[in-house]
Amino acid sequence: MALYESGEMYLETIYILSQKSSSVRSVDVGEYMGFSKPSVSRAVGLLKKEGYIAADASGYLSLTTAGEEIAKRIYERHTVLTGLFVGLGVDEKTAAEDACRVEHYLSDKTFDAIKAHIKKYKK
Amino acid sequence: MALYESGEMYLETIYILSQKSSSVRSVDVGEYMGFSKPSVSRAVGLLKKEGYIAADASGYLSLTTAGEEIAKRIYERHTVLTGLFVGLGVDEKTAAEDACRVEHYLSDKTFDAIKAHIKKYKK
DNA sequence: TAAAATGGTTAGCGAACCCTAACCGTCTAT
DNA sequence: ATAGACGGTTAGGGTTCGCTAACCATTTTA
Repeated sequence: MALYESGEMYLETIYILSQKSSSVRSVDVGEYMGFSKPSVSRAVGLLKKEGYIAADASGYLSLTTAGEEIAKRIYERHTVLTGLFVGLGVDEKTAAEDACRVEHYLSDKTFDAIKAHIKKYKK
Repeated sequence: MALYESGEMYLETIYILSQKSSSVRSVDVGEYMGFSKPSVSRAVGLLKKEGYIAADASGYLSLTTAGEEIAKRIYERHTVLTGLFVGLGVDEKTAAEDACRVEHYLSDKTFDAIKAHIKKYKK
């Protein structure tokens, strides 16, 4: 039941889209991520089967508790890391791109340490 | 000619092993990385074809200029990031593991910014 | 010298995850 | 009412990069 970078990205995307549109479909996810319909279809199917996503009869997607937990976790990493990099002088675009890749590979320990450091450093 | 995480790891490993043993073979690389012989054989073959690795008649591996450049780049990231994480209070093992994954995904811009930050922060 | 260990390769497989082409319903708009 | 557009799925393909099984050649060893 382990989740890979790809799966985490899908959950994060659904989370982000849910905050603006309230109705999120597979097409929306695909458009946001730049992936084809079949790719999204497959990924959403898997995430559904694994219990991270639910879909109503009309095909509107929502995150389950488990899915939202992961999405939030990744999204927090994304925002914190992007902020950190921008704070260090990196341009917004590069910072976001780097955060987007790195966010999946940091352990909780290290991420927490980074957060603590930022907090201390900001004072 | 783009290099993926896997290829970078092989180059980094050869670089590290070259610093202690002077004679590095595919088996050594495989043992160090925990990969099977065929996996290493395939990877080394590709990296040779792409001009990152050279091998003499006896099968001893060495990095070409291009290969060493990449290996050094990744290795520097590895040491700097590990040091950074340890400095933030993360245990050595976790720090190294995280660095090992993240090192491939940071842009030069961001990595340079991190280095500059460490330098300033240390004072 | 014959048997075994060592280093490397080939062949074939599997998982993750992207793609295009083509199809199937269901809405919508003329 | 019929032709499209739209959302989604199926079928099939391709890349990266691991693995095992089996083989070959060379070196070591008993």
